[in-house]
This record gives sequence, structure tokens and C-alpha cells, in this order.
Amino acid sequence: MKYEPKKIEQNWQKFWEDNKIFKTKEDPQNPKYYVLDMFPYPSGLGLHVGHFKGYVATDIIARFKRMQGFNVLHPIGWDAFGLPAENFAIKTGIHPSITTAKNIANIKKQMQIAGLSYDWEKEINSTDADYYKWTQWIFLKLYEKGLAYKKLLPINWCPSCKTGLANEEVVDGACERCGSLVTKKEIEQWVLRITEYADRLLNDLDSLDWPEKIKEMQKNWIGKSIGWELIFKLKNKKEEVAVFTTRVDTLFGCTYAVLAPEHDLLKKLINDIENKEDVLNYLDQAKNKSDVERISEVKDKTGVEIKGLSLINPINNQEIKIFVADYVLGHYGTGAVMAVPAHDERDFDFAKKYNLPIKYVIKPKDRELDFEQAFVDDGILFDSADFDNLDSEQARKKIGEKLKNQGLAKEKINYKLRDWVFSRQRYWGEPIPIIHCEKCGIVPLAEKDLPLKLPEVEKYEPTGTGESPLSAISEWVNVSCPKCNGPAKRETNTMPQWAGSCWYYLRYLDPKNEKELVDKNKEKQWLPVDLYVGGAEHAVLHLLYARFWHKFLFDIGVVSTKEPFQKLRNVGLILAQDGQKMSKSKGNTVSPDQIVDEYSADTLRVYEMFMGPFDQAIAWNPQGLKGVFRFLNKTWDLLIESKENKDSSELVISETEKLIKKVTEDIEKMKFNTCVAFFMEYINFVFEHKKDFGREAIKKFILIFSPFAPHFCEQIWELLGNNSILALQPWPEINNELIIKNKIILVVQVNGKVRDKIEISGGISKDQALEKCQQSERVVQWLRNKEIKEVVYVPDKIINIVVK
RNA sequence: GCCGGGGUGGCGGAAUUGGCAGACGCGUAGCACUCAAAAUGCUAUGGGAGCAAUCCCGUGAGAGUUCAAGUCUCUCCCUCGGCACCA
Repeated sequence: MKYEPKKIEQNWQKFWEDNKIFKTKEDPQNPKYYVLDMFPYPSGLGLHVGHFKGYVATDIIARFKRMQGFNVLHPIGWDAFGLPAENFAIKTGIHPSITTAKNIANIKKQMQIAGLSYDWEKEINSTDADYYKWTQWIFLKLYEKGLAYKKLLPINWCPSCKTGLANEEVVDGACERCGSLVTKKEIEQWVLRITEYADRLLNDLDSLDWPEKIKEMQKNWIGKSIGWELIFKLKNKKEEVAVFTTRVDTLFGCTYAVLAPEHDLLKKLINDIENKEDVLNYLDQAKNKSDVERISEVKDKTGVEIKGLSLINPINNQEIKIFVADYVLGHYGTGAVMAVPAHDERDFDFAKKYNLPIKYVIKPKDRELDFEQAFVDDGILFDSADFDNLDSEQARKKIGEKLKNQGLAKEKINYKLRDWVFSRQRYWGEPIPIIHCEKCGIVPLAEKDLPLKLPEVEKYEPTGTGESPLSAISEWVNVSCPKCNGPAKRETNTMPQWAGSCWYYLRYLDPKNEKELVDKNKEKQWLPVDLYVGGAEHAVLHLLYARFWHKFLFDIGVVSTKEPFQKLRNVGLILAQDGQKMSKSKGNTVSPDQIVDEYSADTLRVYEMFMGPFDQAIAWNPQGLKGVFRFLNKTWDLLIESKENKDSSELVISETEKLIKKVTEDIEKMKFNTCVAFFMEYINFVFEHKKDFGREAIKKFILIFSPFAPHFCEQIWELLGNNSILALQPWPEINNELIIKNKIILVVQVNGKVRDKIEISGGISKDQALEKCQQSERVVQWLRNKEIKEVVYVPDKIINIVVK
């Protein structure tokens, strides 16, 4: 009998489905395990083999944990709001929900032919009104707690997608989605106060089992800095300017100050400025600069002196000039800085260009000052009055305290993180459940009126004016105010792509609940997610947003854990054969359907796990696929041939136990590539010992190989005469006693070089081992006429004889 | 510039965390089967020397620690990812 996957795979898939084998079990006796994939966007292109890598891995873990007796929750769903469906609708006039449904059906089929063991009863879709009702509900709660607000502010605008973007969606000054250069646009925006959670988002990272890289990225993105806010008084005026600094120790070196173009003082005192025209001109220029232009000027800073105004340095009462320059950011700190060119690169560049004084007040501890450049490290103070000879750290404390006592300073913490611009001027997203009343202002929808359904429109085309296509549907837009019954209009912006994915992992626990987002008991039973798998590209997008919402839901008592995803692992990309990223436009994608058809689902699964380390990007290689197919065939033939064997030899039993041990450990560590290598090694070994490969060993092999190649193993299991379902069998226990320990190969070195390998029985002493070595001619020839100086013995491993 | 990952045969990659470098797979070569090809099986496969047993060299470069270094320490080079005027 040959390995004929086409005859078996579909049968097993149908059997699993018909008998609901992978329905989530909730046996209170057993521990739970929640293993989750980042849910996909149902693209019209379907999934390519790269998408499957993560899904196969979580499937292996899910199957493994089920066999170990866990209640496993392994669900999947669809993150279906988003631009591709909407853009397709613009082109064809077909409603996004229709294309989305079609795409979902296709991808679902792809997942099924790969034998992925999802519990399809838990399936969710972020565009179902029953689902986004709760996304809107969370928004209302955020609004209620003052964490959602509407504000006119200059935001990142993608001229091609014709919508505003969040900070996190701008990569190198371009739109994360389409790559167009982002411009600034001032529109009224809904904004979420994620900054309120900055400290918790930062601190709780420590408790998470996540890749260091992702934690670092989030830390940097949140960007906490601890320093002082100082007051500089204007000379001969009552106004003052606050600046933020982390280097208050350099205050004696401050030779001028710089305001961001957005700084309030400029508007307020514009008529006191002698060179008003120049300044206004500069402000105008700065306003029209894109991020890319601003970034490109890093080495050539621009600015204008504000003549007629000056500031007083609070520490020494020195008068200093004021500039306006766009290297100072309006949105960070106070929008104003004290410039210390001697000890800051940026101020140094600016001072050089405009010929401003550079005054050194800190010197290095271990070398001479170099007056050709800024010295930015901590050091020892000089020319700093009472603070001379202090080191930077002490000086920061003392100078800060002194000014604090005079009411001119306070400790201050700043974050790079900015509030989350949450509205989009597009159609295919969750409507924001808000009404604008002429009299009452912003009025949130009542909970009972949720879901606020997305209306049908005739044109999906974004207007480009900063208004959403929804604004054109007057019968939807015009409503009466829930408060005063007067004329009112609906909010026409929609939520961003990320909204639905901020909480979907909660809905899987209880997907059909109409009364609550999630049942309390179910939430307590299943959270947190024990293993979350997805790409690293979501580090500061989805993963940060979801943590924020989760913490908010924790605060309002919806969830009981501080964090949603306890353990996170990144799946590495599968690149095309040419080493490039797989994409439709390059025409280098490989479809899983094609591979399943040509080889088998199990070949695809085993190959993807064997390619290399799970978290690493690796190019697709059709030859490697062939190798795996060869292995499966060889294994099949061997198992069929051996299945009538009764007992195994001690050696085979020992090797089988070793295999169980290694595979069990490596699945847990997600080292799937070495698992497959172990399977291959084992099969090569028993191939040499066919007659000794008995029933128990075969059974155990099939059990532990089944998460990798489930159809294959299920079929062999049946052929062995079992009536039970392999997927529901317990994982084999490791029996250490059966591992042979009395025949050990000891490596013998002389002066650190391997000279022989001898067989010993385990646990012998150093002297016994040395005696054995002296019986070996190969070893003895290196000892002749030499004096043994030392013998290093690592029991059962290695002996090193040091001679002179 | 800063932060993080990495550099091992012709290729993808192993190496119990300091103890046999190159497991496993691919590729390549030779042989067998075949009219032939594919498939399959067997053998070899880091480099060098040697008929051979065997010996020497070898994990980006250089130094160091150690009985022993791919693994630890220092200096440097290259590469991939992230952030980047955040005061």
C-alpha cells in the first residue's frame, strides 16, 4: 500500500468536521490553553504559503496541548474592515460586504484543506453588526470616561487613501499602507487618550513573555524621559516660557532659547516682535513643510531670531536671545527648549550656523574637552558657580532643587507617545456612534441604539475634503438630537482598521452573546491568551492599541487581567524563491492549494516547519518540499512494512523514548525545525533496524508525529487497527528508565584534540576512565614519552589528558 | 547617530548553553534499476596532504580567558530589522 494523500486527506478533514472533533472542550478538571493567531484580513488574493507558517505552528501547538489534556481554545476569524475591499468597491460598485463574504469562503476552504484544527463555531467577523456593536460600545465607554475627545489638529493625511492616519501608521514620512508621502492637514479628529496609559503600557511590558525586540520597540515608541520643567521669564514682560530638559546640569551653558513654530507665545506677543514680518514668513514656511522635508533638514537647521524679546536664565539671571526654529517640535514637552550648544548636537549645529555663543560647562571625567564638537555625555561641572566640580547626576538634583525652591522648576516626565488619531474619512469601517447637536454639542448614542449600522451608499469614493462618504447620505446623517430632539447630525467619520482587532480575542470566548461583550465567567476562565502568534510588523500598531484597550477594559471591570497576551512569538516571513517578499505585483507568490494538490497538506505542513527557525525569514525552496515528500513516503512504506512486528529491541525502545523527550521539549520551545530533523533521524535509524521496530514504538512515533502530519498519522493509526481517533489520544509519557545508559561513547582528548572515542558503561570514575584510555593504542601513542600533567573528566562525556 | 537581531560547507540550517563543529534536509558526483528518462535505492560529499592508516587547517577579522571557545571577554568589520531633530 502506497502513500496516497489525495485519497486520505479529504476524508479525514470531513471526518473531523462532521464529528466536531476540534470543538472547544470546557472540562473543569483540566487546565486551559488559549492559542491564538492574529486574525487575517480576508484579501481577494487568498492566502499564500507564507501566511500558513504561523497557522501551522499554532495548529501543532493546539493539537499537542489537546493531547496533553488541556482544554484548548483555538479560534479564527476575520478582520474584514479595510481599504482593499473598499477600493475594489469604488472600482466595481460591488458592496464590500459581498466581496468580503466571497473572500472569506475561499480562505476558509484554504485553511480546511491544510487540516488546521480551528473550532469553527467560534468564528467571528469584525464587520458583522453583532460584532461591531461592541466595538462601538467600547468607544462609548472611552468617551464616557473622557478618553475619547474631538479636536482640531494638524494630522497626517494620506493624499492617495484620502484619509487621516495615526502616528503609528506613518513610516518614514509615508503612508504605511500605500507608500504615498504623507502631508499635514488640519481637520477635526476623534482622538483617543492613549497617553493616559503610557506609564502602565511601559511598566507592564516587564511581566510579558514577548520577544525582546518587540518590547524594546514599544519602549522606544512610548519614549519616557524624566527631567525638569524650568521657567524662563521674559525680560521686561510678565509672560514666561516653560522648557523641558533632561539635562538641567548644563543650565549654565544655556546661551539662547528656541520656540517651536506652533508656540503660543508667538501669537500672543506677535506685535512686540521687531522683525514680525520675518517671523511670520518663517511660520508660514514651517507650516507647509512635510515630514520628509523636515527630516531631510536635520543637518541644515533653519530658524529666525525673535528680535525685541529676550529671556532670563533662571540660574544666573543672564539675558539670552530667543529663536523660532522647526527643529523644535510643537507637540513634545512644552514646545520650547533651552539651547545648550556645548552639550547638545542639535543646538551645536544651530549655534554654528547662526554664530551663537557656545559655552562649555561640563568636562569629561577621563579626557580633555574637544572644543570642535558638542560633549553630550555626563561629566564634571565647571564655570557653574556653586555647582562646580559636581558630577552631572548630583548637579541635576541640586540645580533642580534650588530652582524648585524658588518656584522656577518642577520635576517632569515626558513621553514621545502621542494620542491616537482615531477617525478615518472612509466608508468601510465602524461608524462612530456620536451625534452632533446644534444646541447640545456632542451627544453619544445610547447603548440601546447600538449597533449603529453602516448605511448603504451609492458612491464609496472618498471625498478628499476631509469628509467621509457617509456625509453624502442626508437621510442617515440628519437625525434629531437624543437629548433635546432638535436638529442634529451624525458623526460621519469611521473608525480605523485597528479598532476591531483591539479586542477580538475576547469575543472568541463568547461570540454569540447579545447582552455583553463577553461573559464574566468565560473571561475569567480563558484569559489571558497563552500563546499569540503573528508578524513583527504589528509591534507598535495592533499590539500597542490592543494593550491599551485591554487596560481600559480592565479599569471598567470587563476583563480581569492586566494584559491580553501573555506569551507572544513572531513568525518569520516566507520569502519567494528569489529572496524577495512574496507579492502579487511581483508575481512570485506560491499558493498552498497548488502545493496540497501537487504533494499533500502534510508535506506543506512539515516542510514549512522544517525550513528553518520559526521566527526567521527564509526563502521558499521547491527542492526542500520534495525532500519532505520523500521523507513522508519513506516513512509510510516503513510503517506499513513494520506494522505486523511485535516487540521492539531495547535499542529501538531507547531511541523512541529519546525522541519523545526531544520532540516534547522542542514543541514547547517552538523549535519545530529541529523536531522534524529528529523525526527524520529516528526514521533513518529504524530503517536500519526494521526487524526491531515493533508495535509500541510505531504507535508512539505516530502519536508524536501527528500534530505535524495529522492526516498521514490518523490514517496509519487506523491501519494499525485502532478504532479511536488519533487526535484525541493522550500524548505519550516519557519513560526515562527505558533509555539505555550503560553504553556510552566517551570522547578522549589529548591536549584538547580528539584522539579516540571509546565505549564505556555509564557512571564510571575518572581513574577507571583513564585506565580504559591507556588501553587504546590511538591514545597511547600521544602519551608516549610525555608526562601527564592533568586529567579533566566530564563523566559520560569527555576526558581530556593534558601532557607535556 | 541610537536600540535590537545576526555572520558556521555549494545552499537552508544543527550543536544538550563552555565539552566530538557541520546533525537533518537540499544540491552535487559515482554506481544500481531502466531501451531511455523520471522516480527509487546504495556510496561519497568542509578545505588541504597521503595508496592508506592517519595528520594538519577550519565557525566574519584580530587579540584574550580556559585543560577545552561557534559558544565567554575586549577591539574591529560586514549585514538585516526598528527608531530617528523627542531637548
